[in-house]
Amino acid sequence: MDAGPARRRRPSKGDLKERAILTTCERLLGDKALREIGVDELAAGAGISRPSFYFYFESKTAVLRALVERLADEMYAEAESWLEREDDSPEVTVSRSIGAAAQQWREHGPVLRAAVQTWGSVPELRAVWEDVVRRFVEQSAARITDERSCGAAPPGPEPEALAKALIWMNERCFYTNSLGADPSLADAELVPTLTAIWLRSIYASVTPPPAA
Amino acid sequence: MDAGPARRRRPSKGDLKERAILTTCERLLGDKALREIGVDELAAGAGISRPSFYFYFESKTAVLRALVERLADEMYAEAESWLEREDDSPEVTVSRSIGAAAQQWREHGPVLRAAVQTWGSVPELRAVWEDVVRRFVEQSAARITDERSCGAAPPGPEPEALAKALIWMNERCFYTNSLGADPSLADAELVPTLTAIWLRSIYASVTPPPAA
DNA sequence: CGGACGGTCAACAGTGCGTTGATTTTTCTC
DNA sequence: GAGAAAAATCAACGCACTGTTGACCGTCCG
Repeated sequence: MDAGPARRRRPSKGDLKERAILTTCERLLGDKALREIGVDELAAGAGISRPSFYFYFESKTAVLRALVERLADEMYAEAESWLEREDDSPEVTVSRSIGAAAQQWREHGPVLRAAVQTWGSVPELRAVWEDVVRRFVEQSAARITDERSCGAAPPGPEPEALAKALIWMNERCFYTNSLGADPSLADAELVPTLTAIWLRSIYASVTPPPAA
Repeated sequence: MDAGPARRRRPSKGDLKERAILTTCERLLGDKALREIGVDELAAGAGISRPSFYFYFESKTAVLRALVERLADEMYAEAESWLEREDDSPEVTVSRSIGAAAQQWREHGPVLRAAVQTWGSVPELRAVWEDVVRRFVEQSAARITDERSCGAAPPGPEPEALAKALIWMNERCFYTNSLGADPSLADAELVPTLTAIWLRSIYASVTPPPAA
């Protein structure tokens, strides 16, 4: 729990055990929170004993970190696509980006849920997650700035500030939806509602009510 | 941890010890997360031994629940004021409500932070926090519906859905701000930015950029 | 005075984490 | 394919923290 120095040297052959631990963790996260998962379960799932687990990972939060870092790469790649195509309308671009995020949450809900539950109180995870969020914020802020300077979007709050609020809104809404929290957006209204808020916040225009 | 039945009978005289536990917990939450606080610290802070702690509370999460429930009452009272006065402009009403929430977070940051960190993975807290959020959502949704039916606000996403997203956005932005997360809204931009997003999302009108 | 009840704690039992050190298995080299 | 170095494994241990048991003390009331 003390963000210690590097663990033992990295193996290269028997790291399919490492994979086994990761996939076991991902599977178990579908059922319960990280705090309810024991190191022994992770070890058992990978067919090794508890002490052997520590040969591969420092702790169970290190396992989650590895899982999240792997996902982060996927997410960045996915998000690139909203900066690339500048030919589409704002409605399509925003809607598609948010839809892509929704897709990630659908595919990797358990891991993302665990990440969100953990980053606030575990420094190791916090750095990773803040990094993920920061990239999305920077991307969005840059886009907003562009849209304003070319006249497509009217002035408003600082692009950076606006982007921070909107990205955190998405994080929270995807999380609560994935968790099945009681006040949470249903699957059908998730993307349309978030899209509408983004569009109105950035472009301050009344958009056609998203079709059901 | 198993949401057991009622604890020992409630005392009425020496419940200033109970208070002592609560205030100790609140104080310690200023320094560290709940998971890093031991029952022994809570007991020591109240001048009793560890087993005695269990005379007053089932667990340390029960302490947090008590703390949050007490706060919830304050927050409801505070929030009433945005439904009562219908004479002010939307700008003033929304801004004042969000400012009131910001005030709560300034005064009770540690407890609210702990609540947000905990509710997602601890059923006991989850019910309490979902209740708090639900009330805010219902209030906001009702208000949006009113504003639309009297023509002050144009049509848009389902009022309920819109309110959910906006309330969760606030929760997350106040939390990240209070935590000092890296991508987070600074104190000065917190209320103005959130206000701008609420106004644009509900009224779809360009509002004067909030003064710096 | 006696016992009922609010309040207290020493001692115990359990669980889960992370480490040590000796041991087995793999791998690489000659 | 012998033999040393590195990779991988685990029994046994110590520790930190949680929650419980059962006996104990005061005091208020009949």
